[in-house]
Amino acid sequence: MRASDRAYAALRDDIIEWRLLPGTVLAEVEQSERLGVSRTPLREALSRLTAEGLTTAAGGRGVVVTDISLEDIDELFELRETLECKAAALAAERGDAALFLQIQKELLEAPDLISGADPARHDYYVLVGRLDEAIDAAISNSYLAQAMRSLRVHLVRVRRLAADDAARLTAAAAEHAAIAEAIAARNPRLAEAATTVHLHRSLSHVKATHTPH
Amino acid sequence: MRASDRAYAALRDDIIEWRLLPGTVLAEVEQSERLGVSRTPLREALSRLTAEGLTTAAGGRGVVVTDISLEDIDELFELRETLECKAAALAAERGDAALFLQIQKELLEAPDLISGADPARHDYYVLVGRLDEAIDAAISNSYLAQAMRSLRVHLVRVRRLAADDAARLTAAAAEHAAIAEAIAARNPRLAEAATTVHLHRSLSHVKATHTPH
DNA sequence: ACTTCCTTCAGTGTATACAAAAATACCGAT
DNA sequence: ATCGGTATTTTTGTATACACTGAAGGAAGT
Repeated sequence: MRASDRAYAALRDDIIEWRLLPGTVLAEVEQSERLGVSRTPLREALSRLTAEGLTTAAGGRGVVVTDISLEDIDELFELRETLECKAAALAAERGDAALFLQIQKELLEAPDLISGADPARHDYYVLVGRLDEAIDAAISNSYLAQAMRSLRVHLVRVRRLAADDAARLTAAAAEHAAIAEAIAARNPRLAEAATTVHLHRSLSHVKATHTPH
Repeated sequence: MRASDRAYAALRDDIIEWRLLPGTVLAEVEQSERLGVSRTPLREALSRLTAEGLTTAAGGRGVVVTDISLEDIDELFELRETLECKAAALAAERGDAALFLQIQKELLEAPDLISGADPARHDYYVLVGRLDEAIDAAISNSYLAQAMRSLRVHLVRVRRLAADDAARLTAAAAEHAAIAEAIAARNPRLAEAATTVHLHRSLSHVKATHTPH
């Protein structure tokens, strides 16, 4: 693995997991020493992060970790609704029904995963990730898929702000199952509606449990 | 201006204007000598281009100029319709009516610009660009605006494939005027519809006059 | 003649040295 | 005391040298 990839992955993780807080200046020498790589690959990592919007170039003063305000969350979900509703509708038109039926079945059993031993709910998030990937593949539109992927980076960051209690996760699993069901039923409008419902519930939950730092 | 910015702008222009054709491998030493910069800023430029999707990293063997197939154009317009329709609707809700009324007025006079002396129709494209910027500002959603900006790069590239005859440009100006009018009238659904119509006409024209290279 | 291995070379990935720009701190003047 | 200017210092921007990887071409053996 390239040094620039390691630096990118490490910084990205630190930002997403809120170990590097918004406003933190990422000085090149400092970070390159911390991560054990030279300045050259580190700069490439910072370039990629800036292109994704996780950091912002602060002219002459290095790059700083981008902030996410409450307005940002609203904007983020506005775009997310636009993209994911369209994606769900397209998936319903073009997707493989059997695959989504299978994912729906697993999602209906998700409460077992959530109440399980793992406090990080790793298996649950993997399952949700599989739904995302299935939709990405079904739409067969690389530009749309790319736009959604770049959004998800920011969304994972926001998710870390909310208290992911078991009750909310169980409800979210049911909402995801409804989306998968609608896609499997090849009903674009229903898939779109189910996505809208899910995203609004998610947004409400995030805003309700949002703990200002 | 930084050397990396110059290299980025030069390469981007060369790709958009089809002076660098799809499949061309951009070797670092070769391009750095051609553009008169060192390899370091050139690599940063290539990173940015790759992040935008204008080039693709071909593992270990430099980066190559990305191809745009007919399917890509369909996908591009599918995403474009999704984003710009939403943007038009939001602009109708949140925008400054007077500004869009002014732009509409100028667009109705656009035939004068199109039939003018400039074969590049510079003034016309500036005017259309002002409508885009006005919508970007009106939606007050930086994530959506960013997504549209990254799309426009690819769209300019596609536009160069089509024969921009005076007839089509005149019609397009009228369609743009209709969008501006709907936004000024604060009618989201009409703005969305006008955008849909415009994009479908654009796509038809591109596909009709597309000259395979 | 074909295949396989080795050599060589082109090209990227990384490190570091140097230059330029910007920010800060300090000093002087008003 | 505050404002302005200058000098210093820190940090980024650029160039270049070196290392490593992957590929292509040639030579030798079958």
